[in-house]
Amino acid sequence: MSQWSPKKGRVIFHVDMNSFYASVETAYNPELKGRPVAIAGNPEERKGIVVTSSYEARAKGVKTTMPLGQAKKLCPELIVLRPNFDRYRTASKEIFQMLAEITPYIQPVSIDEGYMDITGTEQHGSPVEVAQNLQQRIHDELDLPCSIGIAPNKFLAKMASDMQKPMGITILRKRDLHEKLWPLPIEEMHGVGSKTADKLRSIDIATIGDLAASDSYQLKQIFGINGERLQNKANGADMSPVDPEAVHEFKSIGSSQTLAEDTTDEAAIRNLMHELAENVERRMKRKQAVGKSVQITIRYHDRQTITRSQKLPQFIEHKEDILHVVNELFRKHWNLEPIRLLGITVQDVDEKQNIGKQLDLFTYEQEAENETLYEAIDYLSQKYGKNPFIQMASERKDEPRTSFQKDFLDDYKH
DNA sequence: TCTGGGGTCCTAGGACCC
DNA sequence: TCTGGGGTCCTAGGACCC
Repeated sequence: MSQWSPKKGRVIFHVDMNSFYASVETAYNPELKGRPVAIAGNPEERKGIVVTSSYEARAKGVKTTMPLGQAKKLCPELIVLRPNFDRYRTASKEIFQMLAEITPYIQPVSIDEGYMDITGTEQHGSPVEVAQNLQQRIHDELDLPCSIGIAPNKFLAKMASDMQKPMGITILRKRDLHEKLWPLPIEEMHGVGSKTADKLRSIDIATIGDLAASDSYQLKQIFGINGERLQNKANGADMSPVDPEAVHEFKSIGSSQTLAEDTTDEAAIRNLMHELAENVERRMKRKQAVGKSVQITIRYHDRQTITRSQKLPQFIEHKEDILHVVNELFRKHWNLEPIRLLGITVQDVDEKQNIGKQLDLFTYEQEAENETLYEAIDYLSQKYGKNPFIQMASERKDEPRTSFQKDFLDDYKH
């Protein structure tokens, strides 16, 4: 819930940590200060791509998602570190706690950025003063740099925080759009990726200003609802609220991994599937979540990637149930080609407390079978009266499943 | 030393129902 | 007697973001 003040409008912050992982590492080890640092996975495991790099590394041309080999060529003195996610999570928590001291209207969007609606917090000072104090405090207490965008809505605040890095504070008002937003190349707009940028350029939209002024009918024809939304944003219009609940409303939990080598080895595949299912189970448990759909991802040696999913009749939460569906899907859809990456995602996720009745798949199947059994008994009793067979089934229906009941059920189902 | 891993949202076609 | 139009659900893929 964001506050709504029709007269004065809102004041929204976007707080964006600068090269977060690299900055956290530097805060831990001040010797890294002023040196080119990159965070990357292990190349031996084919994870050697740059996740984040310090500004010194960026100055040499190092970029996020760049293969490590290429990065080292551009910057031979590059210091490469493996990610320490626990450190980043800890730092993130402390940062968001500082934000929470200013307002409860905070929407985290990732580990290193978030929105704040500071409308009506005048007791802390003017928006710029609030931003300065916050930035200073994060710097003094955690030794971490951030940029803050100040604007009347989330989109403009996001664009503003990008305008001065590192340690910038940028105000973007509606009246500033023509000089600060509209001259920017279209690919710098949040929500426009490379595909959309290419398409827009092909119809002579090269800047955010071009998009703002373009023919909305044509835009809708080509891009559908997204065209409309992008144009509204280009014009500085974005009504979406700062939603503190959004972070709890996750819809899927997944785990995927690239193998050290492409493989067709079923034992290796099974091992990885177990590991992934365990990951997913652990994280679902931590979030007290259950899910109703399971998806597998298979990336083949040529990077061709398929996803296959199965909706379930009931919520599941345990690794055994996840694996059961995963194995089924995998068996049906693997084309026997060498595999590069495997992934498992549980979808249609909800928090346990929101679910009335919690049954896992196993329990559900058992209950469904019992239902059928009772139905069969009732039906046959009505039809044939007190036949001794039926009598026996009826008397024993609450006992643990017996082979007698199994046969009986098979008969009934034909 | 070619290209990780975690997500969200939208689209489009087919099945199915009325 | 040869064939409408919505609406919803499910599945697969793609674009985008950090």
